[in-house]
Amino acid sequence: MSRPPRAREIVLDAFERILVEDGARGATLDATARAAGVSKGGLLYHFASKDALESALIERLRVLVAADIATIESAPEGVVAYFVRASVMEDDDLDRAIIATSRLAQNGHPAATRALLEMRESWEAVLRPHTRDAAALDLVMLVSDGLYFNNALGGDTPLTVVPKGAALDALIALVAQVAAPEAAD
Amino acid sequence: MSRPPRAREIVLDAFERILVEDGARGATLDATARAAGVSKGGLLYHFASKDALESALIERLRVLVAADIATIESAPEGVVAYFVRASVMEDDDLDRAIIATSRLAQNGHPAATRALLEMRESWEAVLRPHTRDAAALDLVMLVSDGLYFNNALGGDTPLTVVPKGAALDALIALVAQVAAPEAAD
DNA sequence: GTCTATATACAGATAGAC
DNA sequence: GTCTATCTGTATATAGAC
Repeated sequence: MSRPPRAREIVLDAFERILVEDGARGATLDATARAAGVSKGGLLYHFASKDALESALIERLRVLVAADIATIESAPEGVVAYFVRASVMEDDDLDRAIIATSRLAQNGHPAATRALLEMRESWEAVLRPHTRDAAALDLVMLVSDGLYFNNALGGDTPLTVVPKGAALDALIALVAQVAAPEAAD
Repeated sequence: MSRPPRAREIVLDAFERILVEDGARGATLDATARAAGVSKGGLLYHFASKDALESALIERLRVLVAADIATIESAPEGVVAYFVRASVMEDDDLDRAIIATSRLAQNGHPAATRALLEMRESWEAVLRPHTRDAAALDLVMLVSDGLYFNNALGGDTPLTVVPKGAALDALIALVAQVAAPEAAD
C-alpha cells in the first residue's frame, strides 16, 4: 500500500508538522531533516529542492480532499452537520494538510492558494444540494473557515475560542437548522 | 496629530504591507527598508530590532481595535450587521493590522496570538447583548473569522469566494436574523 | 539511499561616518 | 536621523564519499 519509500513519507510528515506548529518561517530544510531523523543530504535525495517538498505537500492535500469528499456524502449525521463538526477536529491527516498548506498560501505560494480554492469548490459542490440558498451555503462555508482559522492560529498557544462539547453541538444544530433546505422550524 | 517621527510610521506601514501581501517570510528588514525608502541602518534607528518592529505592529493593532469598539457600538445598521460587513472590507487600517498580526501569530509569535485573542474577546463583549445565545454569538464570530481568513489567504491571488454585493447583503441579513435576540421571524 | 563537507546567498544586527 | 560597511549566523543547494 505504501510503495513510495518510507523515508520520503516520514520527511513529508515532519515538514507538515513543523509548518502547522511553527509556521513557514520555522519550516526549514534543516529543521525538517532533524525532525525526520535524517541528514539534510538525505532529505534532498527524496526532495530535490524545497519547492519539491512544498509541491508534495500540496499533492498530499489533493489526495486527502478527494477521499474526504467521498466520506462526507455518506455521513449519517447529515452532510452539513458532519462538515461543520469535521472542521473543528484538530489532528486528523486532512486537517494537518489543510493548515500546513494554508501556511504556504499565506507566504505567497500560488499553487497552495489554488489547491485551497479547489478544495473549497469541491466542498461547496457537495454542500449545495443540502443548503437552502446561496447565503446559507456561504454561511456554512464561512463558519467552517472560521473554525479552521482559529485552529490554525494557535501554535503552542492553542485558542480556546473554538467551541467544544455542548457548545459545539449547539452551534452545529444552529447552522444545520439555518442551512437546511426544508422547513426553517 | 502625528507627533511620532513620520519616518517611523512609514517604516511600520511598509512592514505591515509586506506581511499582508507576501507573508512573514518576505517581511525581512531588508525588504521593509527598501519598501519604506530607507536604508537598513535607517530602519534600525527607529526600530532597534525586528522584535521591536513586530511589537510596534501589535501595539498599532491594539489602538485600532479600541477605536473600532467605540465605532461598532453606534452603528445605525445594527451591531451584528455592521460587524459582519466590516469583516469583509479589504483595505482599511484595522483590517491590514489584523491580517499582518495574524501572519505573525501563524509563525509562532505568542504576543501576536494574544493580541488577536483579546481583540476577539472585545468584539464578543460588544456583540453578546445583541445575540440570542452563545451558539448565535459563536456563529457570528466564526462567520467574521471566515471572512478574514479568506481575505487573508490571497496574496496576489485574491480569493473570489468572499461574497460581495447582493450576496453579501443576503449573508448579512441571514446572520443578523439568526443571531437577533428578538423573534426569529 | 544516506552521509559529510562545502559553496553561495541572505538574514538580523553592530559600528561608526556624515 | 540616516547612511555605508561589516560581522555572524543560518538558509538553500551542490559535490562527492560511503
